[in-house]
Amino acid sequence: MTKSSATRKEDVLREFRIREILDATCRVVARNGFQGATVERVAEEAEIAKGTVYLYFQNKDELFTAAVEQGIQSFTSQVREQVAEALTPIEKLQRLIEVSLELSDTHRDFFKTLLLERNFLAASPNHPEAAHMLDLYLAHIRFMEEIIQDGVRVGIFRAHNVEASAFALNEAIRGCFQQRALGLTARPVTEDASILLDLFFNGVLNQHQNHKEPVS
Amino acid sequence: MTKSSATRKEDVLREFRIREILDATCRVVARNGFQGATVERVAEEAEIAKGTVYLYFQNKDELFTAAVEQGIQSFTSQVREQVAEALTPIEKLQRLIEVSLELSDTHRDFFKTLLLERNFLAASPNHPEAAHMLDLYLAHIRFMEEIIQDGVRVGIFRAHNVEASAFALNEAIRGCFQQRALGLTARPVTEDASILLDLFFNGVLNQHQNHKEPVS
Amino acid sequence: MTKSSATRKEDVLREFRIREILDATCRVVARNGFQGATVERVAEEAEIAKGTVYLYFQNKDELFTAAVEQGIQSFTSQVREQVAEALTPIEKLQRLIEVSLELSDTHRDFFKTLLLERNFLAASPNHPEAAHMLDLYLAHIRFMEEIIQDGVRVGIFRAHNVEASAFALNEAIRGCFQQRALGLTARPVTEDASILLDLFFNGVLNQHQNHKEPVS
Amino acid sequence: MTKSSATRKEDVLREFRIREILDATCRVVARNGFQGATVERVAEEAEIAKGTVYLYFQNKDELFTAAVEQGIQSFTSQVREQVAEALTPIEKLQRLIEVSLELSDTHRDFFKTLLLERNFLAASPNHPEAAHMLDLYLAHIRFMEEIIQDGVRVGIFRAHNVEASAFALNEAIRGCFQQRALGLTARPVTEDASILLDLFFNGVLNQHQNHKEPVS
DNA sequence: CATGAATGAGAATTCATTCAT
DNA sequence: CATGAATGAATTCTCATTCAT
Repeated sequence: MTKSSATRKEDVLREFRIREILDATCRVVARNGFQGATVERVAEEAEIAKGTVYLYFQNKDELFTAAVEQGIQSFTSQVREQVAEALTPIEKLQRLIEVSLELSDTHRDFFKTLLLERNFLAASPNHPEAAHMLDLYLAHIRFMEEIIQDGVRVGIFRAHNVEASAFALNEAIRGCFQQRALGLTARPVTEDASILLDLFFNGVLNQHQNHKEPVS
Repeated sequence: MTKSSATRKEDVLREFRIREILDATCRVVARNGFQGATVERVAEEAEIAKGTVYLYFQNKDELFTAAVEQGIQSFTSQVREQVAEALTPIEKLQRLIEVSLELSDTHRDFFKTLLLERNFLAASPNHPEAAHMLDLYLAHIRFMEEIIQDGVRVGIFRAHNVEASAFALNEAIRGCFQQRALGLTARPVTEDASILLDLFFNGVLNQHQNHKEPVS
Repeated sequence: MTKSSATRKEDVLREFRIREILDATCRVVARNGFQGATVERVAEEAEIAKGTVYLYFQNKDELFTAAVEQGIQSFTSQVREQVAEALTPIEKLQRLIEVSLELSDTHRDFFKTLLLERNFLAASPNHPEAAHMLDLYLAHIRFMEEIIQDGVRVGIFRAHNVEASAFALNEAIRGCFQQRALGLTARPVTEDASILLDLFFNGVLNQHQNHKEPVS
Repeated sequence: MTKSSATRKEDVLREFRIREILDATCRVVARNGFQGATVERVAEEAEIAKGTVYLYFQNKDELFTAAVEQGIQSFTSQVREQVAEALTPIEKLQRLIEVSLELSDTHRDFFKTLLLERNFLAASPNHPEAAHMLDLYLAHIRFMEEIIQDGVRVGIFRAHNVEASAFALNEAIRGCFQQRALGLTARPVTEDASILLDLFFNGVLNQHQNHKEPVS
């Protein structure tokens, strides 16, 4: 039992170190972009030696992949938490959009780099870690999908290709954040959120005209 | 006249070389990503010497910026051309989405890299060329904006924040292409296009329910 | 205390490494001239890796500037030391000339390059390091100036533009070394020294004739 | 005879071209230093194609060597011309110093580069052209030597190692120009010249004291 | 475990030289 | 002869990775 506890203590320490390094990585990426982020700078930021990084990560790629993964994971889990408090699908989506934009604003620099320079999915097609990152991305999409599906089930949303709308909504949110990050708009988050939501809910067609036919 | 013709011949040759190098650059980027794209590899791909690249481009940055710019420009101009043939705003948007997805499919590898690894806008905020690239991007958005605005004027589309919907549509298209590029869907382009269009036109709300109030 | 000693040990090591690299640089310059002196060759000569050089010097320029500075500084300080032992201005100058020529003979190759290829002052007028090198040079001139000035004060030397004579003497010594370095003379150092001294002291005019008037 | 005349005409043209290129080289060196002087820039300055340079010079080294040689030759021949007009050795030396400083001032930039960055003798010890340059240098020294020797013969100058004094004087002049080029003095040329001459003629010893003994 | 000096492969860039037109 | 586009060897500098302490 002592041994097990000792092991656990070490594990905790290890986890702690890893977290510290990953956070440092995020800060460095936020400051220098992926291009300018070197192992040296990460070590400096984490206030450890360069070699120590290699005690916790096999190589640079693994380090940065892990950092991005952590970033995405923290983002998605925070979104989920906040959304869980909402009751109806509509409220959930509203909350989801708002939280997404808010979070992005909070960790703006890291997300800005992540979204604008987003080499995280393309890193290398043959890269095994890329698959995991894709999973995280898809899980988030699927989370949105389920909310929308619920809406359809309840009858608030019409029947439609839910997967596609989830994708579209996700990208629209991303685009909105990009707009904000590039300084192309100064609207408050809630306004951006309600614009997005209105668009997603009602589309752009004038209601009096029923222009469904030519589309499908 | 001989001189003028000679000059023109040289200019043509120069343009041709530049085009060749840019095309080679696109192929290299498509194959290796921006990370793995070196001047050496570009030269190899173009079957010229490394130094020759520097006869046509000041430095690596200029080369890659030019390649991306050419990629975007060729994309947007082709989209415009195709869209010009359509008459009504609805047809125009339909055409725009279809052509966007088709073109992306054609030059898939380059666009895949461009969109997934899109460091082109983030390169450096103080970078003068980044501004130009942003202009190209915004011009395309504005092009879409105008189509939508026309629709509003004609009464087909309802009054709404047109800039935001243009952004959202553009990103939704991008997201859709991303889905395709990552192999997450095998739907034919036209189907994807019509799904997007339907979503953009009608939103997801069930028509019988008029859920506008809680949104605004 | 252990820490302080440890720090000192590292500092000593660092100083030692820097010295080693600078010495290697001098040898490479002596062998290949400034033109042919590459960082690669310096690293080879110092038996370290190319990258290691950059741990101690920001860039090539700094490395070579430091090497030249060290060369000049070691030269001038050795001259000063030796001269300090002499008492009268005359003896001091005698010693200065002798030591200058002797030292140059010792580190002949490096000095040969330094003096013949002397791009060290011309490097770049706006270069901040060039200014420091100029300072070293001028300090040496001023040192000679003071000796001569002392002679004037004591009444051994006549009143005259002391700065100019210091410059002239310094250059005459340099010229003398150049003669030796180019193999144009095989006289022993002391003989060269006494010739120079005689010239500097007495000029070339025949004493019976007082030909001062047409000069001034 | 027609053939011979044709040949001569071509030769003249050839000489003319060579002169043009050498002059361009001097201007480029004056502007950019030896480091920054590329064949490209020389060709531009001469308003010819880069390849054309290689029709008249085997390689870069030969070109720059020839340019420096021309510079020295033009300098020494102009000095000789001016000195020839003077009658007595004293007047000759006076003229020589003045003209040397004046010429240097006129072509200041080129000479500044030549003298400060003077890699011309060190270029390469095994270089065959370096020997020729050395010859030019020595011829100039010898020219001065002869003037001084004349003075000795006439009885104006005392018997002494004339070669050494010629060297010393030459270097003192060079040092003086260096002082001027580096902006360390703003004295008019004639004043610098008379200071140098006074020093060279009378030395620094106070005449009342006859301090010859300790020297020899 | 932690360190950080050392390494050296690799990347960008320059420029003397060649050669087809 | 003249050209200047093309070449590629050579050079500077960076940075991921290793390893002796």
